[in-house]
Amino acid sequence: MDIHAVARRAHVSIATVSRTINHVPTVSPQLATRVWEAIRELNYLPNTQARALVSGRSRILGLIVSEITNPFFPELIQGFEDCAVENGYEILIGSTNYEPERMQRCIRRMMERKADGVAVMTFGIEQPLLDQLADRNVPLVFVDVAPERPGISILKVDYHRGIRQGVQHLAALGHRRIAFVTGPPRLHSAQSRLAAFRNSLGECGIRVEDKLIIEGDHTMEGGMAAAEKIKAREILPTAIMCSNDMLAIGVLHELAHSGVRVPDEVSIIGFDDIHMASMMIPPLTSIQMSRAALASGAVSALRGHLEGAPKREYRIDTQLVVRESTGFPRGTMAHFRREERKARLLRGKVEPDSVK
Amino acid sequence: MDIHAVARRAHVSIATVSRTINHVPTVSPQLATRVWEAIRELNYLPNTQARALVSGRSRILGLIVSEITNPFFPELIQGFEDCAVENGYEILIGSTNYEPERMQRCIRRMMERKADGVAVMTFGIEQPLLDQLADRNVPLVFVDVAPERPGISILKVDYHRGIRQGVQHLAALGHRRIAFVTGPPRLHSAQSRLAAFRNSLGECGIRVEDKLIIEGDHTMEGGMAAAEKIKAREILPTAIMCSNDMLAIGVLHELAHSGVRVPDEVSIIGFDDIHMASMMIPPLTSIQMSRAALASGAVSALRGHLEGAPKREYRIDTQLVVRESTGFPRGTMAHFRREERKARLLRGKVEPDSVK
DNA sequence: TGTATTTGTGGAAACGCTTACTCGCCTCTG
DNA sequence: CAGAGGCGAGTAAGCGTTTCCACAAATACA
Repeated sequence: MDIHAVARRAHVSIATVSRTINHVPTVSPQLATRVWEAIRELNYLPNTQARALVSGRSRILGLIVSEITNPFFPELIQGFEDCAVENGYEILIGSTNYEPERMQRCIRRMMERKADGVAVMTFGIEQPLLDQLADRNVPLVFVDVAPERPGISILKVDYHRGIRQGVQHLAALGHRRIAFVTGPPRLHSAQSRLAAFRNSLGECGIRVEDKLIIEGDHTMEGGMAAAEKIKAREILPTAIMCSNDMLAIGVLHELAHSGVRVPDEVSIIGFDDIHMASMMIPPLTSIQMSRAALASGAVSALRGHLEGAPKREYRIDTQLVVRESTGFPRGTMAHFRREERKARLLRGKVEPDSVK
Repeated sequence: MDIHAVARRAHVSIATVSRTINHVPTVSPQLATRVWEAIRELNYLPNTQARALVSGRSRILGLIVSEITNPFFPELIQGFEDCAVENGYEILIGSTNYEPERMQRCIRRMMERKADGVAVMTFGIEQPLLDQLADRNVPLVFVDVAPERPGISILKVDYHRGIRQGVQHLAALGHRRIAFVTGPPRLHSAQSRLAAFRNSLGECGIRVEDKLIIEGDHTMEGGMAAAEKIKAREILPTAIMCSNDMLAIGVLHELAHSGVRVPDEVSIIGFDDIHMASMMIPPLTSIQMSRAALASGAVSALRGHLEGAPKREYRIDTQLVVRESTGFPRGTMAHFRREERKARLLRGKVEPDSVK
């Protein structure tokens, strides 16, 4: 089942079939109809490999993420897939798990399959590896930072806005001792988040205490470990801000495990606002970074290069989403807090006693 | 940069280069070394499209999942990717979101890119659509059920074993009123889980009450809705078993929201044992279905067909993982339960008071 | 009516590779 | 020592497209 079969059936040459499929305007409407009919009757699908071979363009976009099992990424992948398919591109996914060796393999796969462009969403750059792609003139898009080269775009995330909102939210509630659980130090995005946190504290007139900056790794287990470390401090912070939601979930888990109540004793804020955040107990206050915006920005950036309208930068916004893991610091406003809890139960539409 | 460049550099013909790359044994070791050297020096990568075009095999495996944002699937995808890449295959992912129209598009994409085989992990069959693939003799692998045809394999999941363990676990604790939140009715796997549940109840001598079977949809929101319905019952069940973990998380969330304590008042068991399950508060008792086994089974099945050793069935096991969302029914063994909670706090290594 | 120009269509080369076939050379055997 | 046989390497066909170029028909112009 190839183009010749269609040509025979429509009584035209293969050139005409090809032109019809590619909507070249010089084909007479009459023939075009005949060709489309033949295509439908034969259930013909053009061979993508052959097309790619001759046209030099694979219509494949690569997407490299760090860990697909972090719920942030599936939501991103979903958006990327939708955008790409919408525009007639196929996608190739690779996950690095933060291992350079895997990263290397991902890049190799992208090159072998001749990806037309690659979005690197690992939130950290592995410069030497990616040079291989840049050297072959594959358009690239990164998050946060990128080498200054033609064919490379950046999605600039405004971490500061969301994080400032979070810090202000805590400060407004009366928090002064606010801890921060960081992401992996080599991740640029993690560094940016930390920097935004320090900055925002300053803006609120709160001194930054290095002892309250705990190193994490963007996993739930890392969050649990961080919570352990925090509990070992002489004086506990009244609030903990985390570099991503997975950390926050780990922290939440560990605190619950040892009987520390959230938000009564400690407030927690996450980052990313993954879907799961709203399902935690209590629902997690978090800073949202739109996966859809990130995904469509990435696809736009790559298409920009492929279709000759390159643009260096795309901006992505972040924004605080307040839920129930943040509240007044312990020891203050006890009365107020009781009221708050009561209201929350009532919202549940069922009297707590009725289930006894 | 093509095979000719390598041939020139190694002073051999392109045929020899090709044979070297493909490890055809008739190439003399001397020439092979020269060729490999040239390949390395030139940083040559064979053009996959051209290879696919002439060999008729794309070395691409398709993977169709229902929703990538359900954490079960990323874990599956990870395993699938690893297995596939290991064996020199690339993977193409498509998610259907339960929409037939998206399913159609996925299948089309798989056919266009000439996938050598496709794993359909939607846990429900869209027969008419998939016939298109079967008609083109693309090897397929399904979960649970599959049309009886050459080129098609099944991963048979033994739901019964794990679910029986769960029911027995509950029964042993003293539960008699056990509710079940189902998955979408059109999902075969969801039906199998329900059937296994009914069956297991019978085995434990517990009568099945249809009023305690609640329809859900494998999402957290569905779990919340189901919990609402359950709360509306005159007599609450003492335990709730869910068709997957997302439902269980939703149920957990909704119960916490309205002040129902888990497991003190209601025990909960999930299904899948996604990583997040262990991080819930309380950590979720769940029935594990190994993603790794599913993924490697799928790849093996497809490779089996491609390499001429087809096998119709692969078995996947399930198994109960007990955590803290299950306990004695309310009103019984109050003393015991207090002890249990105390032990749990101690395990937290920190006195609850010390954080005040 | 005859030539110049436009328009639509077909022929054929090329994309980068695999592989069947061919061919020269070396080794073995009678 | 001649011929058969085997072995390693090269030549070239072909995979299914796109696209350049040529060409015939149709239109425009003189």
